[in-house]
Amino acid sequence: MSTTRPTIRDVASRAGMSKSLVSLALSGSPKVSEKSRVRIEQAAAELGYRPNAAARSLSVRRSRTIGVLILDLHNPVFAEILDGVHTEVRQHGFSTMLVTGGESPSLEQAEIETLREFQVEGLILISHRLPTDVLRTIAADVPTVVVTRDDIVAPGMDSVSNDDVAGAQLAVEHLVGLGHTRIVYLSGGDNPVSHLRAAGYSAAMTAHGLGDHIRVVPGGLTDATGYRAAEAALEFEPTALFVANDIAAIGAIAAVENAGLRVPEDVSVIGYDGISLGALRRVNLTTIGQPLAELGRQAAERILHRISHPDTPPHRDHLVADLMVRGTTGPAVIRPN
Amino acid sequence: MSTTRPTIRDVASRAGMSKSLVSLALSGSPKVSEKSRVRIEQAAAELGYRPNAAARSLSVRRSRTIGVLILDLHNPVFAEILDGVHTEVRQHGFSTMLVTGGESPSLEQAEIETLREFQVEGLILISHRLPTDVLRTIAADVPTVVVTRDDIVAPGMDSVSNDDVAGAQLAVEHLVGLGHTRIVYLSGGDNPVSHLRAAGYSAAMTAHGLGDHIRVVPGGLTDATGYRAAEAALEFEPTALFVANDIAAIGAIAAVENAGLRVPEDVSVIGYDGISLGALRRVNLTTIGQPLAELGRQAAERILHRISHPDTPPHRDHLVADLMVRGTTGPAVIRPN
DNA sequence: ATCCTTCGTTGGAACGGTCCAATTAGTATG
DNA sequence: CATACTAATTGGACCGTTCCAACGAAGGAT
Repeated sequence: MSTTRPTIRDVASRAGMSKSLVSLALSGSPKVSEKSRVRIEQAAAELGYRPNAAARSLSVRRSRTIGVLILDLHNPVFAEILDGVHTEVRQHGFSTMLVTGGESPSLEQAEIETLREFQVEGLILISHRLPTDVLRTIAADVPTVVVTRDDIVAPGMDSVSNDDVAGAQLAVEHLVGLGHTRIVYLSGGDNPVSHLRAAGYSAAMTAHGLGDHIRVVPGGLTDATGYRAAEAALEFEPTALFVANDIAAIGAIAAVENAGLRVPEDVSVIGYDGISLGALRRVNLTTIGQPLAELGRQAAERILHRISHPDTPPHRDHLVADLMVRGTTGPAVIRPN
Repeated sequence: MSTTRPTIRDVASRAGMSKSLVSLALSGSPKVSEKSRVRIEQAAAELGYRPNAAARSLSVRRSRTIGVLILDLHNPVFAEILDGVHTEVRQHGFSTMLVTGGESPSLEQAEIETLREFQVEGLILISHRLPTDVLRTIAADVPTVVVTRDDIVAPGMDSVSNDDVAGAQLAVEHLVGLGHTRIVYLSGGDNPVSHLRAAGYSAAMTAHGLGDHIRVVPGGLTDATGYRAAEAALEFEPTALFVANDIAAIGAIAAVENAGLRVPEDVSVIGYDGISLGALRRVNLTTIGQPLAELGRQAAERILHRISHPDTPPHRDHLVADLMVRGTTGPAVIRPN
């Protein structure tokens, strides 16, 4: 539709001035006379002129766009992080271009390639599965910040994450404080975040003299895997389950209840992440809450800084996670062994 | 970082051929000799050449990008729709640029403005709050499709949504089939979708001779508003609640349980949307499931079609929603009135 | 009147691609 | 061996901006 959009030259000829002056006026330069400025603005409005971002980007060699890769939109964790990114980035006059990694790591790389063709000035990777060397080469020529992971540092790259070890310790301490000793960790599978949480669990257990009670059951980060892991965990007759993330924790609760036990009366369950759905009254999940939007906001802040100061040394930001006590944890009951 | 990226001319000089030939070769033209092609590809690889999307877009006057406006990333409904959009769009070699409407309608307009500066070839609006006239003028010069709403038709615009009236009827029929008569509708507030669902509810009630039992309680689309609406609804001593959406339904269940009643033994609850979190075993919500990803996929299909055939008359697609029976609905019990 | 300044304005050269018309190389035909 | 084609290659214009160097007009100072 629409016969070819008006360009800056159209505006110029309508206003009876040169295109250069139009450009100046529209970018708010002080060296344009008041009279010309209103003439130009009026002409632009009449024509419905809208600058062409591609042309500008080509000319100034800046896109004012940052690329965001998100692993999986379904996990509310990522959506909330993204929200933080958006608001911060927008405030600085940047736009975002979002792609989802989806199925395979190779697809992730292809998506990043696309972002780079669009000349994004920086990259925010919200959870990703790129091989380290690929990540390094990417970071070497476009400012990059990785969110939720801090296992890789390289030139040109920052990370923003919560301290998973400390968070896991918080969870264990909460349970210990309630009198629990038979605390089982349902792992989230083979990924860096999950390993860190496991480490925090083990450390805290040991610190409280519960080294002998350490039990790690392999699981995953989904409802179904949490369910299955919990079933397996019940073998140990735990009084509490610490689950790698909230979604899996919700699955775990279902398994506990299906086994005829009540939460939290018989078994306490604590998750990790602090997704907003855990706050739903029906769910009411005790968890370790990450400041998700804040994570996103800081990631945006970092990338913006790195864009204007490319030689900043790599930086790792750690935000603290909070214990959010809700309804799925309670005092341990003494059960016959 | 990185001293100025290599351009097509750099590749050309390295391969010892003209930039035109490089362009041809890289776009896979058949009129390039095999020998030149490999020379060029090698030179490009050595330099790490990556085409500049802005330059190309300027030159060919096509961005191969479509803009997506999403009201609120937190609502899982939208995330799932977006997923469908992404996969379809990607398959056709298009990219997406995502913005979130966020707080105010005026911000929504500003975001759309940004998308248009980037020369998006089409616009997908996943739930929006734009005034009708604004929407019309937008659709008049860029292909647009609106998802989840079908209340506006205008030239240059399509809509893809589910049939909310029919879906609501499905819900009522399910409950009637279980023997319920005192079925209360918890509305989702003052928006088109919610009104349609109310209409379907009323129609179905009347059709089953339950016109006298029609009760609509004002509510909203969030957990908290669902909770409050359910509290109010209990006044009517309902045996079943039909709630405007899933999130509110989850809130409603909490209210019912807090009032000392059990779901579904005392009160059945059915939601609407079919978000994946309703499938979590802990939640296990009976609902009317919209084919969310499919909604997104079709929206993408429509926009792609309209981009290549701008004069297609406006089209409304209605997908059918399915009853998904899970654990929150059951047979009505006869209670003393 | 002449020379400086300052202010406002302007033409034109980028930016990095695509693509068309023109040119050259290569091959087959008579 | 000239001729006619076809295949392969190339220069240059163009897409819509920005920005720089240059320019004219209008004062102000000498």
